[in-house]
Amino acid sequence: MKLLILDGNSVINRAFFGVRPLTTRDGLYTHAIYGFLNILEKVEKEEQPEAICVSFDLHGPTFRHLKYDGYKANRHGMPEELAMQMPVMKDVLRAMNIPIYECQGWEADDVIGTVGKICSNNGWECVIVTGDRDSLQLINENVQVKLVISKPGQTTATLYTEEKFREEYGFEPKKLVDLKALMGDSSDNIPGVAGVGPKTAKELLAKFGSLDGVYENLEDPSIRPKLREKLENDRENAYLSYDLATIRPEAPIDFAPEDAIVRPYNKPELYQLFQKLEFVRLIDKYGLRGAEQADVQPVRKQEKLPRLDTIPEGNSPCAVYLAADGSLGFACQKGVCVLSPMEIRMDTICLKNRELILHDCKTNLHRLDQAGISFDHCAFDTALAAYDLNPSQADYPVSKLATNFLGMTVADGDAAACAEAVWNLRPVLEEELKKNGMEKLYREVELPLCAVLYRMENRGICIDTHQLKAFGEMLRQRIADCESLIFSYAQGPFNINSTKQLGELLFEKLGLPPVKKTKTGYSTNADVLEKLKDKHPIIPAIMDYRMLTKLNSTYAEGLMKAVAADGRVRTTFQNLVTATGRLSSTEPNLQNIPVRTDLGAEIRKMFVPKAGCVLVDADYSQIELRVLAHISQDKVMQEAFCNGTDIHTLTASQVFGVPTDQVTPLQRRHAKAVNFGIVYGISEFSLAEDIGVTRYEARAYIDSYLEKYQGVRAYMKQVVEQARQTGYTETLFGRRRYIPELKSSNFNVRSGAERIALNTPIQGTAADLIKLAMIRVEEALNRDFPEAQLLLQVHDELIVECPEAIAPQVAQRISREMESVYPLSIPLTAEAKYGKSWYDAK
DNA sequence: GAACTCACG
DNA sequence: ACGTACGTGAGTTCC
Repeated sequence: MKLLILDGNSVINRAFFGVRPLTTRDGLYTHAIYGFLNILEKVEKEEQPEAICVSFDLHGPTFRHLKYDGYKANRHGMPEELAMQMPVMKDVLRAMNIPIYECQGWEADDVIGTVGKICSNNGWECVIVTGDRDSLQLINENVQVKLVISKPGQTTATLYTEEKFREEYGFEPKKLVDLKALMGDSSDNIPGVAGVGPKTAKELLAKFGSLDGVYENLEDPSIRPKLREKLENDRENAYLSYDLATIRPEAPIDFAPEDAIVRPYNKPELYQLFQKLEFVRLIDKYGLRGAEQADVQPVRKQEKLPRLDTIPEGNSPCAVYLAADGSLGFACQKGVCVLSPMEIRMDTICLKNRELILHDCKTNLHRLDQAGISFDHCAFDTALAAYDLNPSQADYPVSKLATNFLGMTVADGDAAACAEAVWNLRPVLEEELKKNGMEKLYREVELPLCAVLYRMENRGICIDTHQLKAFGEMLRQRIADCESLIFSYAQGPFNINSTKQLGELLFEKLGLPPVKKTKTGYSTNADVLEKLKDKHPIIPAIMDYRMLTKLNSTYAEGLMKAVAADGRVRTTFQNLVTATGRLSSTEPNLQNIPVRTDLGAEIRKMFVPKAGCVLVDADYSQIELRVLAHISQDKVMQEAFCNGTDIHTLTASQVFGVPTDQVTPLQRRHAKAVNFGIVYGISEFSLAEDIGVTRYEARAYIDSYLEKYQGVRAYMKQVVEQARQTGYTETLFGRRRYIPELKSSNFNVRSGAERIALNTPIQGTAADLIKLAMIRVEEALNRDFPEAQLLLQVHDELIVECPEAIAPQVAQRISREMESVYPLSIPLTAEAKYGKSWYDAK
């Protein structure tokens, strides 16, 4: 019988460095856990043990790689990122039913030694898995050590038997202690004998057999006088070191190898944990799919289940949850039940006039509609509330919320249980929102917006498919021409879309100088090509090819696939995705329709109004910089916006020290990049890269910017500091984003977090403003111009379709609503134009 | 599925 | 000394 014991501290430490850093979207680090599980899986497969256990030091993992990868140890000797993972790692092991042994006042090594000894006494074999060579001293005929060595990207584990050890070291395992006593170990604070290194120590041991042997033979003529002196001087240290290095297998633990015999996982618990950790692949690998249904405790009490005919009449609120299989969970004060959509339709009274509590209302309003039940209102959305409470998560399934907020286990496939959970979640989430000061944001912006988005998604926008088709054909022709030109330069065909093949051609066959590398090879992106464009005629052809194929596959072909039978495309606006509070748009994405190049902008000619109508396009001018001026209260910037001064020209005059009327176009362009850079959390390097000046010039630009805009300087400092203290940043409307990485000891991680802390209030406040504006615009149009309809939002821009005859009034009304949405210390301006296509309305 | 590239604000 | 801008989604190649 064989027992595997993992030196938990050592293995998780190795895992931490062997795996690329991973975090969940709410900022929990997970890579050491992931790496640990990989190592466990690997050694388990290799050793096929009957029993497994893990030992941890109570004080957490020690940390000996201070130089590694920019991490610095905190005062406990470990990076916080790793310390944060420890409790979760233990939860995972518990869910896997793997026992953990810890012992107050004893090191993990001693506990492991004790376990090894008990195994031997019981006739068990024992394999110790560790990254620490100290444990090799424990090797004997019953105990082996599997040494884990990890480099970024790969981990190897080597088995040391007594024989293998003797081969490598030339003496028996126990003598490792004697070796350390002589040579010391700085990482363990073992002094050894000063001036004696591994080589001398090994020679001495080979000759005299042990530490005692060395000191009994100090007068031996083979020991040089200088060495003899060192040994004599440090005799006490040597014996102290011997004690320190000796592992004492006498920890008072209650252990029997039978306790550690491999048991089945607690699947539901492990499933929950892996969900939380976003180890999606591991869920399949460990066979946990469906576990959420398997052994979960039913939260419903069967006696509480009313029949359909017992659902109370009237207008009391109810929670409705549509499961993936089409069954509909219904929960109200009286209880819960499952209904088929057909039953609901036959008994519409049971939903009519009620307040609906939904989980992701926008999606579910669409689904209910498809099931023949039409609503466009919702009294509470549990997923939306969870998103507002923490927008950084990957998703918000009911199961996750039930675990986090109710402490219950609920399966996402169980319609009745989910409906009940949604019902129970409402007051809890409402309380949380209140606690965070987000009630207004939720009640007055987020929830009402859902209905607006729902209607926009239903409306869609008209596509001129004939013109789009013709455009696609033109593109394909030009692509073919471009391709043959490229092949003639390349002297043969290859896959231009393959960055690998393209890189080999440019930088090996044609001998062009590589500008930049990616992790896997040469970089060939637009920046690189831009720098090489004068060096070879193939480069401009590739740039053209890239642009043309992008337009064709993503827009000409991609958009065509999305056009419905009625000639309109309908996007989905994701309101539970971004960390800043913005919307995003999917299937198709209508927020990234080309505009920056002339040919690309042609695509916008295909977005047209329905017959007799025009498209009105209203966009905020400089909304992010205006938000910055407001929240930083920077006097210079505020004054510029109040006076209608062009902000980029003003910045140019401030940075370059020239009057505003003498700013050159180049200066203005550079100033614009500086303004953007400030909003993103600038670095001189990137600014220099962006506008093509030296980093010293870029540094000077930033310095003089901050000199002139003192309010911005103060804001940048204050906002990051506050985020560090509270753990989150917030927008003007109280939207929060938690940024745990601000406390990271890794410079890159921390710097990134600081830029996020700076940018999120700006981008997020702008998002809040336009969300509120959308609600106001929808209301105003509905009341005063019911034939006008809001169709799209593109972050700072709204697109409305309305009859040609009323276009001027509608345009004026939209921009008025947008500008007056929320009075700030500076004016917001929104310009509205209209035309016979999106292109013409710009 | 990860990596790369590129479209938008 | 570090390594280099914020937020998204989609198409393609390659392992």
